[in-house]
Amino acid sequence: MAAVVNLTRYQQRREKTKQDLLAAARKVLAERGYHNAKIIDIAAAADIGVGTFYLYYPTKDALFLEMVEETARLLKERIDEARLTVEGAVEKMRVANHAFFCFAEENRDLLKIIFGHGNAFNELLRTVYGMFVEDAVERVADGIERAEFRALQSHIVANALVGMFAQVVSWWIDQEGPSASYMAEVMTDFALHGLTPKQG
Amino acid sequence: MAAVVNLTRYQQRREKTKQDLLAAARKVLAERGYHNAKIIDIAAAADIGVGTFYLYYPTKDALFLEMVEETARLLKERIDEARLTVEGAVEKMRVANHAFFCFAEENRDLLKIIFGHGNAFNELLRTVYGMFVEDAVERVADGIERAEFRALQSHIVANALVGMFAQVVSWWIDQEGPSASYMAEVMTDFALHGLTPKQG
Amino acid sequence: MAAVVNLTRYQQRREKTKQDLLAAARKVLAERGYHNAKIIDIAAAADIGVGTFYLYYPTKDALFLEMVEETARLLKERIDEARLTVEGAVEKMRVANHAFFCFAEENRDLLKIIFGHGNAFNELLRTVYGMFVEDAVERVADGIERAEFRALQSHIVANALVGMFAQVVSWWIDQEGPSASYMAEVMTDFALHGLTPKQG
Amino acid sequence: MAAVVNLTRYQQRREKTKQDLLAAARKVLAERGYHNAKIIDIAAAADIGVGTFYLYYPTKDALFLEMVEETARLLKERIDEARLTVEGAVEKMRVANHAFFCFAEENRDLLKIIFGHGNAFNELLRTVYGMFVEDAVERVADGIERAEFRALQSHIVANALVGMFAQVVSWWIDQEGPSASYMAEVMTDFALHGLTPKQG
DNA sequence: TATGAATGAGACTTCATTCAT
DNA sequence: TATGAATGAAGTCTCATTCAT
Repeated sequence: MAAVVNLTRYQQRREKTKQDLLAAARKVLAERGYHNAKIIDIAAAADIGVGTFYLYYPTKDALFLEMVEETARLLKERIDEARLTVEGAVEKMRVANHAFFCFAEENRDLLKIIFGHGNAFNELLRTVYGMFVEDAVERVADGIERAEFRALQSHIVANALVGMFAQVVSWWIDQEGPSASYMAEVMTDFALHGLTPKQG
Repeated sequence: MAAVVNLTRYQQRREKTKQDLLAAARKVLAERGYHNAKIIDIAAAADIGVGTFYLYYPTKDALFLEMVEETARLLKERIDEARLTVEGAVEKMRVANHAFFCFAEENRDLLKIIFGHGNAFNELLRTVYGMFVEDAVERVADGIERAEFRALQSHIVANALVGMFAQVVSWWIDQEGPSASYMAEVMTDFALHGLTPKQG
Repeated sequence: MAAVVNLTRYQQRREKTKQDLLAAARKVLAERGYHNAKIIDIAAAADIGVGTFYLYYPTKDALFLEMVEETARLLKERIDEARLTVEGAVEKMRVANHAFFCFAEENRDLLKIIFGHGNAFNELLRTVYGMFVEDAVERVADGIERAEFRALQSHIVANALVGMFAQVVSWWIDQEGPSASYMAEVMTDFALHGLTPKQG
Repeated sequence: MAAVVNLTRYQQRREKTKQDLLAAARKVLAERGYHNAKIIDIAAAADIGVGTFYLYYPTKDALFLEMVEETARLLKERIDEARLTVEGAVEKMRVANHAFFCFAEENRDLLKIIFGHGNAFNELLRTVYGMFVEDAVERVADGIERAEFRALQSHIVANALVGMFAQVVSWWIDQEGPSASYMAEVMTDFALHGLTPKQG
């Protein structure tokens, strides 16, 4: 009996420490990003010793891996569940997007780890991205003023444009595929008219 | 006179070394990313001594900053020039996009530094992004099959979607602004219909 | 009365645990050597908790010391007993040697701890020793072929030669004593003619 | 020209540092043994920074490896050279032994690293070895007194005996070979009569 | 008494930066 | 100006030992 009680006690203690550790890691990683988060910082934030960290994760990478995979899994699950509630690609996208932003709101730190530092892994790049976003804001605002663009929230759209171009170009650069002209055409077309067919 | 000539020679020599250094840095940074590019590697690639590096840049960051800013400046210039050749927000976007991809094609290494490693600063995140892109490819293909979406190249659009959501969410997370529902609506709207007004 | 009985029970239990611990330590130490045997491994092998280990031994060294001393004591005892059964230095050596190898056979693990890892505390030195043993094997075999040496099992003799020189030189190095030439002479003489006087 | 001069200067500097490092490593390793010699100690003894160590050796093991292999190589060379000067297995052994002890005298530290710490890799084992050597001294002295053994220097022979048994048993323990009785016989025979045939 | 979670000093190794030549 | 040897702070990880239950 005593053994069983002890076993449970230990398990509970372990579980609590693990949760503290995860919470601390989430916080520290979101704040500083992977490369600037030191084990010692995470341990300190969790109020445990450095050595204790290694009782729960074999390496720094392992912690990061688990957090990112777990988050991605949860996010994917949430989106997939949402999609099941409706029919049609458009409707599915609508609810998926909603689920995505709700999840992001509830898990700011985790999302920051996955997407936040993804866009600009250090301060220097952050500046450059900011510059392009600013430019995009202007172009969008100008387009709206001229009534060539719809009156969408320009900051959101500007970020969306920069994000899509950044991701697409980084994918394209490693491809032996489509020409620059083709890429430009498709992207322009998509940015202007979206996915929905005309008369849709 | 001789002094002036010498001065000039020195300046030219300095300039040449600086160019070698930049070229080497471009190559090494594009190949390995910021954190895995060691000063000693860059110096070796430029065929100069480590100490010499510090005669041209005060820190590793300074070199990176200059490269990134220079690239951004050149890219911006090219895009701005392109825009001047046409009228209208739509036309400006069209030529800007074309200029963007042409520049990217001509400066793969530089673009990789700015956008390539930006999206997923390590292998782990790259995997997660890949997962989301794959999912997006499926959704897009499904939508096309159902004739709810236009027949755009699904890989391009999938990357664009993931990129825009990643960037937007990373921006939004730090804002005290729009609600998740509003964000989802705008993004869905933009993804489906693009910037162009109906009947445009 | 009951208290006495309980006391005894506890003592027996303690004794049993201690024996388990020794057996586990013997196994683990023989397998991995002192530096690679972790307390946690020994405790696990004994099926007790790490903390429990420290109820029986104050430090890792203490356990090692006890094991080694106990083994040495037992071995010495066995050899001494054997010697008592006969008369004369030669006969005593003969039975002592027999007792030694019998003890070694029965207590492989313990002997490995004392002598096995002693000769070459890591893989590297083991290689070097192996090299010298190989060389010795050749020399011995050559001597036998030339009929200058008796037809003793060359591998055994080769190991014996390397072992004796290693031990003697490690003792001599710290002495302010015999000259190199003298050492060489004595060792050569001993290796060639052994302890027994001529015409003995 | 300047470049050539510099190159040479650098090479000389490197060479000097390398020699300092080797000398320091030899000293520290001989004094404390492999496991107790810390990189920081070696660096301090060589009067260089820790980082400098790694400019010369990629790991602690690498340094140890080089030192041990180099020493073994030199020792082997010396012994082989000596052997070439004479004919016959006995004579070869005689000069080899002499060369061995001369080399040991000239390279005490190196020999200590290879053989010194080999016999007893820590203080605990050293004690046990000492105990067996003491016992052997007594037995040898007794045998000499009884005129059963020749009057060889008992300390030398005692060490030789302990060394040969230790090495042989550590080799035998891992063999699936000769029986304990056979081993005892061969060893007794060898210890008593050496390699030389009777009437030799 | 028994436990295993927790500790933290200490080891190795890296690399941006400095400095003597 | 150019060099590359040297530096040492800082980071990750280990494990004998302690301690609360």
